[in-house]
Amino acid sequence: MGFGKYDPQQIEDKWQERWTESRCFEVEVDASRPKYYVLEMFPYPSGKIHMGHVRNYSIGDVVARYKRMRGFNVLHPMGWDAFGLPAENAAIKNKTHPAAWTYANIADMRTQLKRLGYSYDWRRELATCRPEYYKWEQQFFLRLLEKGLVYRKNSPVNWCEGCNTVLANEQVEEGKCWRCDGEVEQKQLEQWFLKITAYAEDLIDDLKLLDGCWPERVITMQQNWIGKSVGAQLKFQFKGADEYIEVFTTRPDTLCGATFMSLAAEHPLVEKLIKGRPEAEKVRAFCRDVANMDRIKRGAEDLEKEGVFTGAYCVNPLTGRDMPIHVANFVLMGYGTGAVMAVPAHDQRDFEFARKYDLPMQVVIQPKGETLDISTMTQAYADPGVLANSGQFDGQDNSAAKGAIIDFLAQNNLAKPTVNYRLRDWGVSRQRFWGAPIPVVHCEKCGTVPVPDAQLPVRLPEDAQVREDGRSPLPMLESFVNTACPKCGGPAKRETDTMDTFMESSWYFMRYTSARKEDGPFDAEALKYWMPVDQYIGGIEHAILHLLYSRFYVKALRDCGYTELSEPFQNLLTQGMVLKDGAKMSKSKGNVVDPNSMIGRYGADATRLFILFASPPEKDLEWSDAGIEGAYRFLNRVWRLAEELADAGALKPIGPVASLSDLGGELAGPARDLRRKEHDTVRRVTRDMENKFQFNTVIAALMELVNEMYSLKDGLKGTPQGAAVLSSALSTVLTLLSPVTPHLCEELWGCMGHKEHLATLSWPGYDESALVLDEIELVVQVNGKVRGRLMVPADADQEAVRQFAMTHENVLRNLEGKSIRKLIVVPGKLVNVVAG
RNA sequence: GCCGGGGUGGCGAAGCUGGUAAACGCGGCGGACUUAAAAUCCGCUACCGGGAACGGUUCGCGGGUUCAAGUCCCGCCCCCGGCACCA
Repeated sequence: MGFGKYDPQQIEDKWQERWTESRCFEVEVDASRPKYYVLEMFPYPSGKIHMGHVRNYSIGDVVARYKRMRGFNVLHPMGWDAFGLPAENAAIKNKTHPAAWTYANIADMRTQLKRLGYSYDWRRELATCRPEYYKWEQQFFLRLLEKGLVYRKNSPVNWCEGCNTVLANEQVEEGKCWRCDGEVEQKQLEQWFLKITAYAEDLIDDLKLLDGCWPERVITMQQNWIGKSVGAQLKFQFKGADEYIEVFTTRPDTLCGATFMSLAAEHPLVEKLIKGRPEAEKVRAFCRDVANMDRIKRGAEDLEKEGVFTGAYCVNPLTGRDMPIHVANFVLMGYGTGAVMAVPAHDQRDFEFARKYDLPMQVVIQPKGETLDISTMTQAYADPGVLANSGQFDGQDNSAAKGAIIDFLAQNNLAKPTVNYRLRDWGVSRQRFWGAPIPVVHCEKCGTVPVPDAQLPVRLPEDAQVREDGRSPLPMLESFVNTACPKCGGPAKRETDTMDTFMESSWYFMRYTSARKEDGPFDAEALKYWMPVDQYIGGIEHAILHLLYSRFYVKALRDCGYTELSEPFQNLLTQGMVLKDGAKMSKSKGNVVDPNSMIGRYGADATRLFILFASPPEKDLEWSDAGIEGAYRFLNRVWRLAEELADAGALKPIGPVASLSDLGGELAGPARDLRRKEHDTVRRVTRDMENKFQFNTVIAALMELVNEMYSLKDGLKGTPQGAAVLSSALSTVLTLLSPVTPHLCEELWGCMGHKEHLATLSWPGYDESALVLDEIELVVQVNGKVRGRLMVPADADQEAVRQFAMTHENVLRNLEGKSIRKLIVVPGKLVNVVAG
């Protein structure tokens, strides 16, 4: 007899085949059933899956399998984020084509994912580099263009020399390229932008809908990134001219303290102001220096505040005083209007600047119970207070004065309430080849003309030869560039920039709902049924990038009539990194653990088990070779347990949490103990599954049950009732463990004589009455310290508990010479004797 | 500076509504089996003292509330992440 050695490879191949044959993970819209859409961030097809993928997809697979067992119609798809720079680099290196490299990688990675036994509906697989996919993206681009949400403008942009392309603001991290880590420079270029700023308020506001469903830190990061600030736009008249300069301020209450004006070096009015003045040359030189500084140095916190007087003045609309106009190196052209009213007494930057250049200062906010004196101040006072030196507004609370001053100035059209955002529009054109072509042509006569829908997709020429220098071959590719203007029919040139790859990942989750549809991007019914994604899972590195773009994109598509949805991802789980020796795995550190070799050695089940057991999903996980050994050992333990029961003739086709009647009546002793543990395990595992997907404690609970079975099996396997109880417990182990290690569980489940697949079984419930204990361990404390434990009847009342406690020798010893003041009884748990 | 997360054995970690701190795993130690080793099974393992019974100490630090605090409140230290001259 015997099952033979636990052979993961053989079992895993077998069950992967069976699942495919039975098509049990393929789903369709079914309005009669509740749906659940679980999605993991799709991978870039780099060629190899890494442990981060394994973790991400294992978490997702447990969720999918669990929800399926809970009766949900579960959509769980997989695909490929297939456009991107590495394909071009690889193509140059290996003298191949990006498409060939990408498709080969997809094939490899698909095989690797299949080896891990993930329960995907593979029919929905998509690759974003296929024209059938990006055709719709081009269509969206045109709709957004029509709506005015896409525009083209010549502006300074982030240029990465390493990648030979521009980057969006979100893709620059500490002055470096998010992908290649190369220095990012500023360049003036004609670029396509998506008007994400039009949705700034929506994006902030709808974060409320995600409260409690998304990790707080992701929500805060998005809030920070969007950077909303409420204030007013104020107009200052130039001295001796009927012209005005506008500033944005969050502190209109401090207007009377505004003693000078600071402009950004790039401010268009600078040249106008200095024209013909003696200061002109000096100011120009200063502006040139500032503008030529690199981004990082200019943005540095410790940059010395410097400036230069333009010779011009404007007038404070409340005080009527002259305000000298300066150019200052810390004023940014990109925020607000590029001009700042300087209130040195109440703004630290202005304070430092004024002290340095000996400019006038005026206190206009006095804190309660204190009087500030400008001559003794060592820093600006930016906190709340009461207005002073502000004429008719004196004595008002500063928060109330904000509105009052805006209202007052608004009468003369000198102020209006304004909200400013830090968020900038999303630059989406890339000077790269391996991306979706932007569907417009440039005609000498008609200008920029959108490609008509009927001509979509604008195909990326897959036969184009990549260039050695890494630059896009498209501009030189005449067969691509030269075309006819859709409007006038005359000769025209195609746009050769391609779209940012984040454009593809901003809607793929919607395409999965009808991935094969040919006559439109989405099937309306499927989209409505499946969306939103109920549980999205991925790395924290996309807290801003992908997650912000997707939120925006869905709102924009909503406003184009494609969907009614506002938020794509109902719940978000950001999994922690997989570390080795305390550091992120990387080739350069030489600490990479290859999932394939782990699967080869221990099997997919053990790999999944370890990665889910070692740490809760959100936390970083330290890879441990000894740890995966332990996981493998546990699976062997389960295997041998089943084998031993089979050999003893004690393995019965009894389902999980069998009823007492199925077990042949009332139980006593070890049989009852085991059944209690079994039911309690169902309780704990279900609770931990539901509560934040705490798979590590789910697995720990199942290990405990298996340990209990080991210690009780010898006394139980000899009797029919004992065998039944053991079999029920084993069924429970296999059922509850099946989302984690599905292959092994299916195999042993079959060995038990069960007919249906575990994958399609329902999640078990537990019987409250099975948890009842006759006796409990009573902990006795004296003054809060544990002094004894004893077994007492579970239903003992207060008085009985007191009596029992007083029989305990050690308790009595600790009470010697003391009188009992109070007795606190926590039913079923402990008693605390307060004595003194 | 602002915001968010975290600090528990030798290690990864548990700890529910305030009620036995350290479940589960790794590592270590001891035993059984074996000619031997591996594998497996059983036991011990927070720290200090003690042969043991038992006692003391312990959840970053210091206070507080409470019969009782890892858990609640106040102050502080350290680590990780995000934003940062944003007017």
